[in-house]
Parts: sequence; structure tokens; C-alpha cells
Amino acid sequence: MTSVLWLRRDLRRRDHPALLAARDAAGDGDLVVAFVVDPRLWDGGGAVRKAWLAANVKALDEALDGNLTLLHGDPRSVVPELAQRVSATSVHVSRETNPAGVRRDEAVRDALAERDVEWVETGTPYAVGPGLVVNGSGDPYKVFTPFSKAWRQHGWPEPAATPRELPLRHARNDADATAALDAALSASDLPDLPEPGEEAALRRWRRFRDEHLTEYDDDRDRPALDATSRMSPYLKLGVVHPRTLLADIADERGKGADTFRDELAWREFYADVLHQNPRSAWHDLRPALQGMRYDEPEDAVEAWKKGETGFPVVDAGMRQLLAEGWMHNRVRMITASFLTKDLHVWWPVGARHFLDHLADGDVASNNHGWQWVAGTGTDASPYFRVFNPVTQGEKFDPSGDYVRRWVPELRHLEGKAAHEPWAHDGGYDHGYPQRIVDHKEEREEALDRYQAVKG
DNA sequence: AGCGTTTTGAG
DNA sequence: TCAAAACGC
Repeated sequence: MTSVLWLRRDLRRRDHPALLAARDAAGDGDLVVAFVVDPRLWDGGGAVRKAWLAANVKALDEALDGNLTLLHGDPRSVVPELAQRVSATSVHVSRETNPAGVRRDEAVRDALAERDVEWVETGTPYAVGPGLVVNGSGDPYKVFTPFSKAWRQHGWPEPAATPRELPLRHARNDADATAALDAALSASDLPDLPEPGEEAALRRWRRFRDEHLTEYDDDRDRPALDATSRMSPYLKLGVVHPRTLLADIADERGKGADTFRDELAWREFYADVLHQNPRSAWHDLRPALQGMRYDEPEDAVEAWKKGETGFPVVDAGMRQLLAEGWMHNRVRMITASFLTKDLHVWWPVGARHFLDHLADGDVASNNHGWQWVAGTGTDASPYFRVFNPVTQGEKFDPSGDYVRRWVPELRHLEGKAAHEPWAHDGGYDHGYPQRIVDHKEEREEALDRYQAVKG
């Protein structure tokens, strides 16, 4: 008897419940671990996401001593074909959250059923998992704070033990799949991505835990310090499991650890929100701003994407995004506020750009984060909360180091001066662009438009 | 997880 | 007089 474990996006080697369950189901038989490159999805994906995924697939293959089977094609046909080729009785898969992924899973499950191959959903890339945190009446939460309380109350399993030995069998790779991964890794204009793979993720994690966790509460909002965990790209692909991180700091009682757990809870909250409201991926979750008037200012959006708005902290963030495939969370909020409130652009435009360039790009976290800023989400910031890009910059990057790191044209300005080139002699001497809008005016315009739809 | 303005109250 | 608190968007 042989089991196929289809990992797809879940690229963990160890502490993987699905892996252990599949091993147990295989009994004396072999395990075949497979990853499917689905050209229909692959061709539509952004270059950054593809490269990051490809790098981690390769890292997993290496960790499995070359035993990862790469498939290329429509999962509805290639998975049943592989199952038949290796005489599999079951396919084990980590549960999907994204509604589009759930629909694809269902199609594959049906195709397998025709061949009497069992579809087993095991594990989830969340500590608890979407749909499982509910109130006394069995309803999902709509507000973060009660959700996070119930989430902690709910608890989660310990990470699964590292399997000492896996009875792995290597099935032949599909040449097209290998070629697709190689092509993704050699794309031009790729950002400097983090080191792929579980070992690299855990090294980064331990550094964060030892050097930054206790001060996380204060330092996480300071983009110049790089005091955040940077686990998001790994969590996105399941390279590390949140239960591994939670178990590692289970005895930490400090404020820093509590705040870090809260950040993981936000990720689970948004996955839950998407699970309950599949449409909210690309549509306003709440009708609060129905009828809101939006603009489509092509040149301004282009300047925003390139980091040439003339607002230092906004430009620093947008350039970090292009350079690293990652942006500090505080700066994500500032840049998102700028697009939605200063340029009056509908949030999905920004969410799409972020998804195209973030290695950690995740529909649930990214798009609900955008809805939080835009004021249309569950537990969203009220629309009238308009970030002032200058005071935000001065407050959270008081040294100006973050701005100077990403905006070379402002390196000649010392300290806070980097946030206000217009207020200093020679501020524009090195080619930094003028501000593309007047923040005070656009803030009032945003509030006026809000007033018009309120009621 | 805001901002900008007005009001309040200690000194 | 001025910083903190309150308030409305």
C-alpha cells in the first residue's frame, strides 16, 4: 500500500501533521511527496511569488534528499494519474483557506473519487484553523479583540514530532515542472528574497526570539530597527508552522511575546474572515462605503508604485517592497493610507500591487489589511482615520534611518530632516521628487467624500 | 493600528 | 500659559 502526500503550498519537511498522518496511513508502504505546478495558476502569478515558491520547493526537495516529486499540469488529471501510477490508496493534503483553492481542491477530490482514491484533509497552516473559533452561539467573530481572546482560549495542538524516518519513494519528476521552477528563479528584476527553506526560517526565528522578542511591543513599529520576526514569507508557504513558533515561546509571559502572539492571531483572524466571507477577497466586506467616489489617477498611482510620491516614508516603503519583496508592516499601513486617502484610489488596486510584489502575499492577510486601512473591513479602522505621512514618518522613523536606507536622494539630510526635504536648504539637490499632492487638501477631500456616503 | 482642533485645569 | 484630555470627523 502506498500513500501520496500532495503538499502543494505547504512546504514543511518536519512537524507536519499531514506528513505524519500520511506516513501512518502508508503503513509498510511508501510515501510519495508531490508538488504540482498548475500552469493555469502559475502563468497568472506574479514573478516574485513564483520565484519565492520555486526557491522553497527546491529547498524542500533538498531537505527530502531529492524525494519530492514535481508534477506539471492540471491537478485534476496529474494527481489521479500519479496516484494510479504508484498504486496510492489515499491523497493527503493540507486544508485550504482561500476559497479559490478550496474550489480547486474539490475538483481534484472528485476526480480522485472516480478512481476510488481517498481524499484526506489533514493539518492546516494555522494554529487553530479557519472556521473553528466561534462564540457561544456558534457564530464567527467580527471583531479582532474578542476573536483573539477566544483563539487563545481555544488553544492549539503541540507541533507534531519530527519523524525520525520517512519511507519515501521518489517518483519521476515532470521535466516541465522542473523547467517552470528554474524559469521562475531566473526571472529578471527579482528582489533580494530571503534565504529559502525551513532551516533558514528557523535560524531567522531564533535570532528574532533571542534579540527582539522582549522589546517587540515597542520596537515592532520602528521600520529602521528590523525588529520584526520576518516570518511572514515562510508562514505564507507553510515553510514554518505557527504552532512551532507558539510552542517555542509558550513559557514567555512578557508583553513582547503577548504582542507577537497577537500578530499571529491577526493572521488567523483574517483567514477566518475570508473563510466566512469568500467575496471579501476582492470586494468591500462591509457596505459602509457603498457609493464612495474613487479616482483612477494613472500617473499618481505609477508614482506611488515606483516610490516617487515626494513623501519620504511612503517612497521608502514602496522602494523596499520592490527591492526585497517585503515591506515593514507600519509602512504598509502608511503607504496604503496614502493610496486610499490621499490619492482616493479603491483599495483593490493597491492590494493587487502588493500581492504582485510581496513574497508573503496572502489574499486573506493582505486584502483584509487593505480593507482595514480603507475602512471597509471587519473591525476596520474608521474611514476618517487618515494617516499623515510626515508625522507618521517622524513618529516611527525618528532617526530618519529608514528613509535614508531606501531613498538615496535624501541621504544628505540628517536625522528627522530626511522626512521634510521641503523644509531644508538643498533638500532637493539630489533629485528627490516634489510632493505629488497636498496632504492637507487631500485629507479634507477624503473626509468630504466620506461625508457624502455616510448615513 | 489617527489627526487636528477645542476645551480643561493645574500652576 | 500650556500640556493633557476631550471631541468630532
